This record gives sequence, structure tokens and C-alpha cells, in this order.
Amino acid sequence: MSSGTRDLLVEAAARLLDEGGVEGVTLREVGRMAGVSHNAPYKHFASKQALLAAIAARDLARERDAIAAQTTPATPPEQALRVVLRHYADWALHYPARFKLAFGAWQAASPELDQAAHEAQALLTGIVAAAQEAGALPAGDPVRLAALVRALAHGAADLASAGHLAPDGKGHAGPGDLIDDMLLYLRQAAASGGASTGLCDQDGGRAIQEVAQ
Amino acid sequence: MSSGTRDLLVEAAARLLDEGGVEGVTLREVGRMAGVSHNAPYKHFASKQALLAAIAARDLARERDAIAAQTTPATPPEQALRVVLRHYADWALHYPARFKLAFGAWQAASPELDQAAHEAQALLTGIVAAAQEAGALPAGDPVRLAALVRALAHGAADLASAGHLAPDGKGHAGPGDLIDDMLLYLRQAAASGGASTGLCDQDGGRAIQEVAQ
DNA sequence: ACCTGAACACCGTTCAAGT
DNA sequence: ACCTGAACACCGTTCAAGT
Repeated sequence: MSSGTRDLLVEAAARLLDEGGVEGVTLREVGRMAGVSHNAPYKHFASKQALLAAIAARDLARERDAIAAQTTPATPPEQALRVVLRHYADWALHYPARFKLAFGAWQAASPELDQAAHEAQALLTGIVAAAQEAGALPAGDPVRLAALVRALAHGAADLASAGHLAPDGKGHAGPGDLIDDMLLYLRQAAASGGASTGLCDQDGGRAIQEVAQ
Repeated sequence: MSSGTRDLLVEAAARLLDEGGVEGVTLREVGRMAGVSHNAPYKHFASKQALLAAIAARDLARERDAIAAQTTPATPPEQALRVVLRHYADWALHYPARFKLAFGAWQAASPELDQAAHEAQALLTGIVAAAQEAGALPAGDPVRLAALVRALAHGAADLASAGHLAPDGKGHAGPGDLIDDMLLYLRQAAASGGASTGLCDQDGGRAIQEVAQ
């Protein structure tokens, strides 16, 4: 429903984005693929940036739904966290241009974009909090810890997408490997310094004091 | 020495990059700022992408030198690691366009770019290895662990630069905070599962076994 | 060896119309 | 309400000359 032309334009732009990056997205080519004139997009979007923002909003909403779909209430939180972070990295590697558009600086901010991104982050934070309660992650503000694990997945995916993750030859670590490493280290940190287990409290507490000065 | 025009062109392009992003870099404006015609750049660079690559190569070499300068042999490796990672994030926040250009996908690869990036990564790996020996980081392949800490600094800086790190209000965590958190967790993991200290060997070993299946 | 001016193809955007 | 065709300003790149 609604005018199908708008969806056709977004679909055509997304395809051009995958093929030739953001520089390959041309309003003239978008119109040609959608079967309209080269400036028909201006009847549906205020500018080219607004069309790109529509792609980002669609992708962010899909990612949010994918997170929700991949994590049923029955899945252990540690496994759910790994699946979500790996999906984040996989999506970045498969659709680098759309990834950079969705998670880059939005030239044209829209409530749709903000809401979808916020909801996805809230879902991740919930998984992190559940993993904390299960003892798989260190205690502390789940919002802050969710930002940390997301930052690592984002950085590993972005560097790998640009070919800057493993300058050396074979046997290198991919984004998924780094995510696994981090989850292992966080689990060890939870066992060492966390209040949930109580093991090694004296040493973990000392390390916290030192770093916090 | 050499033709000063080339350096003037790179300098002008870098300034335009800081002011208006990569879209603000125009060969016509670059030529105008350097006092030459709009296509004089083609006598020094094969294309606009080659000019942008020259900016990236200059910045990567400067970052490599900054890493080397900030870490004298006398500095404790843990402090050196924190300084280097924080500098990485600070640079991304102050010069987002140049950061994305230097660490993004290079359209025109050059030996200069590859060498500078490789040397900077080698310096970071050396610091990581020293921190491992000091017991501040978990044991294991230093190349892989250096990739992990770099990925977190990169992701935190990139997300913060785009405004996607802390969607909520005040009291949020910046890239520097996430870097500190990670270094703390890694220190705790080193104390828990590392072979260097010997503390909590039984528990750390079990966690490793579980995750590795 | 380095630079210029004109020219070409292309693009984002606007505008006056059309239905 | 949605679309078209012409037009404008701009840009990357090329080319024939100039010194």
C-alpha cells in the first residue's frame, strides 16, 4: 500500500549501494531502475541524503527485528550475546556500504533512525544484563558494558571490512574470533573480580583500586 | 625541496577535508587554495583518489611517529598502551574525516599507506607484548590481542564520532572510558586465567575449556 | 617538467508545466 | 498528489597548447 513508487526507489537505491558504494547511488540511475524520471525521487524525498537515510532506517529496523528474532527467551544469554554480535559483524562484512550508512554519521536525522537504533541498543543491553546475572559478564552498569561489547564488534567489523584487521598473511583472526576472545576475557574477569562468584575477591578488588587510582 | 606545489595541494585538501568532510574536497577548490589552476593537481596525482590517499599516507605516518614518540622505553607498558589507545580515539574525535579516510577502505592502495599502517600496528603489538610480560594483559598471541584492543578503540571512536555511542542523556561513557574499562577487564582476566600469576588457575582453565568446547 | 584554458560527460537540484 | 522535461550550477577528467 501507500505509493509503491517510494519503496521501488528505496529498493533501487539499496541495490546500487551494494553494487557500487555510496558513490554509485545516483538519483538518475535510481529513477531509471524504478521506471520514473530522474527527478521523480524529489516527490518522495527532500534530497538524496533523505533517500539514503530511508535506506538506513529500513536496515536498522531489520537489524533490530533480527536481534529480537534470534534471541528467544529460552536461549542462554551468553549464547544470545555471541549470536547477536556475530550477526552484527557478518552483516558489516556482507553489506559494507549499507553498514557504513546505517552506523555512520547521519546527514539527515529522522525519528525513525533514532528510534530503531535506540531499540536495537536496548535489546542488546537486555541481553548483556541477563548475561551478567548468569555470571558470564562482569557486574556493573549494563548500558556501559553493552556499549563496550558493541564497540568491539563494530570496530572489528569496520576494520575487517576495510582490510585493516589482519595485515599479515594467513592464520589471522577475523571479527568473529575477536568477539569470542573478548567474551572469554570478560567471563574470566567476571570470575576474577566480579562480586557474583566471590572468588579471588582480594586480587580483583586490588586491581580495580589501582586502575581507578 | 621537491616541488612545493605537491605539498601545498595536500595541505589544502587536508584543510578542506577537516572543514567539509570528503565531499567538501574539490579539485577546483584545492587548486584555488594552492594558487594554481583547477587541473594542476593532475600533474602531481593520477586522480582525486590518489590525492586523498596522499593525505591518508601523511596522517598514518604521523600517527606512527606519534606512537613511537609517546612511548619511551622507560614508560610502563600498561600506561603506554592506555596513552596510545586514548590518542587513537582522540584523533578520531578531533579529525573524523581524516580518521575515516586513513582507516577506511583505500580506493587507491599505495606502498606508503601499507607500510605506515603496518609499522604502526607493529609498534602497538610490541607494547601489547610488553604489557603481557608485565602481567597486565592475558597471555596469548600478541598480534591477536593487539588486534582486539585496537578494534575496541576503533569501534568506540567511530561510534562516538558518529554520535551513536551514547544515545541516552548525560553521564554516558566516552571512548576513553570504554578503553579504561577494557584494560581493567583484561587485567582481571590476566589475573584469573593467565599462566603468569598462577592465581585461580583451576577456575580460569575451566572457563577456557568451556568456551572453546 | 609543470601549468593553463576550453571542453566533455555527469550529477544534484530547481522550476514551470502537465494530469 | 504525482510526474515530466528543460535548465542551472557544479564537478572529475581529458586534451591541445603553452613555457
